[in-house]
Amino acid sequence: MTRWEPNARGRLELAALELYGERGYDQTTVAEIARRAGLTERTFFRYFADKREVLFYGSGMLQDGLVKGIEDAPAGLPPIDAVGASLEAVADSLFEERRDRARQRQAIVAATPELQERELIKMATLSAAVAGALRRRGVTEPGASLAAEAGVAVFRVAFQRWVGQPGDSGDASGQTLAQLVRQSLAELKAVTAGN
Amino acid sequence: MTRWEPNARGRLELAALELYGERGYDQTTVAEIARRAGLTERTFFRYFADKREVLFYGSGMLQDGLVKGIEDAPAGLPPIDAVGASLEAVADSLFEERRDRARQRQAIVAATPELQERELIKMATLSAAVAGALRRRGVTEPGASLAAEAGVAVFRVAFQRWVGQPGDSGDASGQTLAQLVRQSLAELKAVTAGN
DNA sequence: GAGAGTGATGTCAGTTGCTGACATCACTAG
DNA sequence: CTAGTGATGTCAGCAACTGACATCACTCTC
Repeated sequence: MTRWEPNARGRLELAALELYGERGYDQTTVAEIARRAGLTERTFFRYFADKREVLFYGSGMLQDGLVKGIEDAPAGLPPIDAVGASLEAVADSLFEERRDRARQRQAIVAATPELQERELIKMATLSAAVAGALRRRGVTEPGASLAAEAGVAVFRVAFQRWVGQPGDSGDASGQTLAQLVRQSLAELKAVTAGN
Repeated sequence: MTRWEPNARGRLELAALELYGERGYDQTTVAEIARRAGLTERTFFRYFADKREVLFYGSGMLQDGLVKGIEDAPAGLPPIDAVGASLEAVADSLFEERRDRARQRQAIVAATPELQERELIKMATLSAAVAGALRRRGVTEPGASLAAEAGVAVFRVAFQRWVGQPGDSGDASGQTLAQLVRQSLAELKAVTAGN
């Protein structure tokens, strides 16, 4: 047995997602989120630096997963394909089972400029981390940064398509995010190779 | 004669720039900015939506100037050159006389994540506005968005070089921002044309 | 198994960003 | 001269966030 209800962070994330969805980000108070999670406002701020971060904890995991995936990629793989392989891996391990949550989150962010700001800086950070991982494999600049930015762009496009697809949670219809990533990367290659 | 000291907005901008520079963004209070400008906190929030915006009023003028410049560009000019011409125009009219302020501002933003978030979304907005102006000239997607993003990237690179150059306010040393824009655009062309 | 940690949580008080409602002031138009 | 107008001030209040300290439930040690 645990001392308190387990997974306080997860409960806060869920409560925030629900409330932001129900009344909107601005109309939701941190105290309300905490109350719904059975905790206090003070505890919320122990887990998340601010009211926005509660929607971005996952992006830290995405970054970690991506970087590890690049480190583990076969040595000979061209940079963009190392990124592609890593993207497919995180697509399966971090996203596939959570399309509904991803959709909810997407809608909330799209409706709130304050959250879009945060999303932009997270993407920039992500891109920088990927570039760093590539450099550690010996890729030189500006190739590392370009491959990183392209990879992140591919992921964003694929993600958009993925959440835009019809289909409920248990539904197996449509394509997986990993498939869409592969496909989007192929399209990028076609466009850029076309000269 | 004016009823009050003129240029309240400008005084607030200057006071904020000074205080953010002296003690840092976080350690500066809006009330302090207002007091230094000879106004009240309430008046600050009538001119600027929040504590960050006081550093970004200029970016609205940049956007307006850029869009107008694109609209006025000769009809036959290729998209990227229309953007380039407009960039050079705003470089002269909006920036050249203010290198010291630009440098100060740059240092403050670089030191403050909260302000970097805002900068990112301003750049994204700027890019979207430029793409819109290009579309109004008949440029189709995805060419309009690509030219817009490339143009904004060129400007950012040129701006970085410009503020990084030695030289004080009255100093004529170094290159003008417009020259650096032209040069950076040429480099972009060289890189992308190289195939 | 009593007592000393220990880490997660709660409580409380305080600062600051930001807003709405209303008052005031200095000038302008008629 | 008076009414109107737009910029500013005053005041009260909410909500985001923080530091300091208390508490609680469990664990480890002797």
